Amino acid sequence: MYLLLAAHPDGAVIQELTAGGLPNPRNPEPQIVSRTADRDNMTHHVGPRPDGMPARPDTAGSPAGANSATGLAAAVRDLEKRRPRWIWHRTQDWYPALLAAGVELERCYDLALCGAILAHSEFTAHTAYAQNAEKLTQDDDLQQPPRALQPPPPPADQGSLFDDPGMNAEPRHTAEELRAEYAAQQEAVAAASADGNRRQRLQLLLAAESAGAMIAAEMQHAGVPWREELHERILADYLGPRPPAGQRPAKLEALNTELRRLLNSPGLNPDSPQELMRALHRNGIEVKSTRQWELKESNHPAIEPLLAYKKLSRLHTANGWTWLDAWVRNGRFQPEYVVGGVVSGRWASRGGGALQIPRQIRGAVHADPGHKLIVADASQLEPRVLVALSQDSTMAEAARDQDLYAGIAAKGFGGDRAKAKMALLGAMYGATSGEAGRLMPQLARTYPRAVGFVEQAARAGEAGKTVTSRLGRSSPPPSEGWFRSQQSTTAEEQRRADSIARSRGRFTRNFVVQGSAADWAACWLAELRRRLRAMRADGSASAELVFFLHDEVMVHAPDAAVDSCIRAVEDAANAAKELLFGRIPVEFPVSVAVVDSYDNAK
DNA sequence: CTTCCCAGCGCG
DNA sequence: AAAGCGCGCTGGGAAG
Repeated sequence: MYLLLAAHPDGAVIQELTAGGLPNPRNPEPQIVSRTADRDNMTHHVGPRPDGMPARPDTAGSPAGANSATGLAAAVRDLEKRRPRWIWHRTQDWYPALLAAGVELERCYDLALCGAILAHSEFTAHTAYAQNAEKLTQDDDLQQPPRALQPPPPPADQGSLFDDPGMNAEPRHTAEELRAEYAAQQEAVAAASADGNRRQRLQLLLAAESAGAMIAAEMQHAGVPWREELHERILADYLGPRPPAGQRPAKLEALNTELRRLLNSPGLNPDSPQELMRALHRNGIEVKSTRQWELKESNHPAIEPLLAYKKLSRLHTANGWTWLDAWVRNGRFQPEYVVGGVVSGRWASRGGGALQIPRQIRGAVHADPGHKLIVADASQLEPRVLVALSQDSTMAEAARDQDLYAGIAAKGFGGDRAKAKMALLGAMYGATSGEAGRLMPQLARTYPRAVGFVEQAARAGEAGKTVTSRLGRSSPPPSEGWFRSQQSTTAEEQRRADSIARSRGRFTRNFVVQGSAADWAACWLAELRRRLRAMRADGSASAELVFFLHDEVMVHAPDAAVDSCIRAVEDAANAAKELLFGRIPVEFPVSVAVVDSYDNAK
């Protein structure tokens, strides 16, 4: 069953559709849900909840009891019993407020995210949908999803269900427009060639992307368990007591004093690269930049305190007290995830640097009493994906080892694991010089298919073509300017053009691997969510996904549910492999750590 | 004053 | 030893 949910001047409209996107003839009348009912019942509670439970920001808008919700949340909750697929413009516009009202949904179809995939996928490049989208993007000179499906996002964590964009004016898209958009997308998918299961793969990608959008909203709603007092203890250990706003903490100030003395620069501000560079030069330290690795070359006595200063300064500015105040509330860090934020299919994030939590402060990520953190990561995911993509049977044999690099090293590198790793990473990133560059011929001799696969992707990119991930996400085409830059006349221009072309080759070379790894991770996540939902539904456990980082997931689970969660994580990884590649002799092992504290994982 | 870019460093 | 992919965030500093 397919239910379209769209904004309407009076609130929202819900319409039942067929699989192809037509109004269901048995139930053709759209249902209009007034917003007045909701306004009355969706008042915001800030501070302690009436039932005495501590308030969490994400539940601030929820009615006191699950059954008292009226209006849209109630209507959606009721219709969810029929297990529909909800079709909406953007998950971010609807789902956070539904979650805040206590309504969890099973599945959706995100028109904006799916439209962006279909507009660029090579699998649908021949369809009217993609060609129209192509024209639109060229007209706008912007990479936009088709049919102008791109209003600015509302703040995700505030406002009621009806405070979405355009509520003061007319809704941005009518139900009819969204229905037509859905029908057009379905038509494009249907036109994808059945050859090599392309259509099924694309369908899988769209489902996984939409599931990802729901998971992102659910993880933001749940938040990462974060113990503020542990974070503060870590900060105090490294930096000293919390300083007044705008001042350096004691340990940074001490290092600064020492630096000024050692560099004979009384007024030095080491946070300014320019000032620092001048001070270093005055003291005969001839560096071209102030980067760590270059500073390490020198053995001047000021280098050690300088590196220590940089390390601590980074902690203070990026994840210090200010960060804690801004991003952690009531024991949860609730960042916003941006699904589809990276061209390769990886997620990005907004606010708080959620995907860059430094190891130093991971000790603050701590399970609630009676709970554990289950931290799982897909070991050596990208090289394993390369093996599966290229069907290099020699490398597949090597990859049967739990440690893929050791397996590769055993054949072709005389057992030298470090060399094998360097060579393989170099192949996926396009290393040309240094040790990695020198190892390429050696790798290609033993594993010609794997190396050939990424080489071919690089050649395509250099020629201005697009490349495509396993499930059908394609790299963006080069800009008009790129092609113009390739038509050079002078020798100097030619060199420049070649360098630009090679740079794009490195991008497309990496895209096929990173993008297919992202495909795998999206399926892993969606399969894991399905299993965790089933466990919640049958009452066996209340485990929640709380964090996702490219090839790593974190589940917050009651002690009693740990074993079944581990099984769910592993089963989901296997399911993801088979969904992408079928039954192939390549393992995708996950390493699982069960910990109280994130810093004890790996 | 605001806006933008850079250098540097965190993560995968 | 320091090249070769994808991101976000910060403070400094220049430009508007």
